[in-house]
Amino acid sequence: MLQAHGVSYAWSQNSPMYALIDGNNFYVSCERVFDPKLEGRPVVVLSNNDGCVVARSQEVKALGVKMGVPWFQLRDLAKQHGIVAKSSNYSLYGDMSARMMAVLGRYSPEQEVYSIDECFLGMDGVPGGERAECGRRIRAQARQWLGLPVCVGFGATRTLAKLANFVAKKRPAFGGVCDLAALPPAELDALLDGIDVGEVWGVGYRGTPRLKALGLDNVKALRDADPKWLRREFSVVLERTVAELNGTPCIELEEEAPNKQQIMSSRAFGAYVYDLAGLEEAVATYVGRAAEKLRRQGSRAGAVQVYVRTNPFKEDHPQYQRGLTVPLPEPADDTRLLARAALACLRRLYKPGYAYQKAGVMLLDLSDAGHAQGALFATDRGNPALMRVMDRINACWGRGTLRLAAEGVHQGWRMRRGMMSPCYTTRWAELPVVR
DNA sequence: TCTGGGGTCCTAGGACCC
DNA sequence: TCTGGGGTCCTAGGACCC
Repeated sequence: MLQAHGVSYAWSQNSPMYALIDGNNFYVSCERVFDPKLEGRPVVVLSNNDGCVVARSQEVKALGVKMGVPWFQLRDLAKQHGIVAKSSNYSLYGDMSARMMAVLGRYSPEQEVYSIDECFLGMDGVPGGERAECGRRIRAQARQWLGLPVCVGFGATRTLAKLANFVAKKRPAFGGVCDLAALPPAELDALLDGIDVGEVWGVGYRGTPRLKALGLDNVKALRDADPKWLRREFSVVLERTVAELNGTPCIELEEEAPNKQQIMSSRAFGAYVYDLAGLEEAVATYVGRAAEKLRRQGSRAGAVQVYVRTNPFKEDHPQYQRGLTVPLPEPADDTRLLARAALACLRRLYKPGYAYQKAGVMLLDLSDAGHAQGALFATDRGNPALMRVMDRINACWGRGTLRLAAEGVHQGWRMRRGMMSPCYTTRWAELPVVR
């Protein structure tokens, strides 16, 4: 919409329209592309340290396995049904994601990559009569070019496009493509009446029971509820969601991912760490990761936070958890300066006698590297040239090729990934071989 | 034996100011 | 009896997302 002299000019004859495309069981589908034996079998992908289930194939969902279940609790069921487990391979999924986004991006000049497995496309220019066919072409092309199954949903707002995608995925009659904007009102009402309110984007597991207690148990009921009342009872966030369900866009497409406001790197250990030396190695390593992300987006950090904790699931073990934030004398992006601050933090936090299970580093108070406010008195400003060289070497030869000595060599706390597939698309040595 | 990682936004409440 | 009123800024925590 163009605003001039208080008059609005519509530059497009078409009302706003969005598509949401996402990969079905994305991580599992990526594994299947390179290992067709997994096709038709129950497959799960596990979180770091092979901890819990983060992706499930259709066959696993049918067995009633929920998202986030610890893998060790599934051992019996897995044996019984021959469930195949894979450690998560983010190099593979990240690369497949980039390829998928490139293919999907061909269908619109406006694309917002929303997560590793889904993106929104601006669809204003596509006439209503052609949308469903467009969705079918997208599906066919993702399948043929990438080997990935995707579903496509169309709606007048992002919330409606998400909902349409849900319908495309769950209702076989739609054949993987759903255009909510094309449904006659009576059919739309009937459809929304049959969808649980908890499926709406932005209604979480806390909100769902509260809404149901008030009689709003399906999407139609929520759409037709009084927005002002909802705002009072719940929040402005839910009020916006309801406006979106009614076709009023409240959330714009964000094509350029804005810079992060905080950067975190944290990980549970592969084995408990008891001594300060082990924690120091881990924290130095996490700082290295976070600082790399920081420099990639051209920011500097004004403060560093470090936290450590024991295993909260071991209730009979002594528990300890603490975090500490320290401001830096002036914003920095040099790994060595950040590590110095983080390690000083850690030494204040550390208490002997505990089995530490996780540590994390957060970079806060980020500012643009080009507009840094200098400190009044001279401080160590680090060495930008050295950081550039380090980042380039690591980009070329792999993460950690050049790193701080403080990160250690042995790294006994490194995470476990016992069932990882090869990095088929990102490492020459691991290319798939065709016989 | 064994339970992920990385973000954003909003709100309430406290500290502090005049 | 009765102890102001209004504003800003910061932080912690909750809720949500994938």
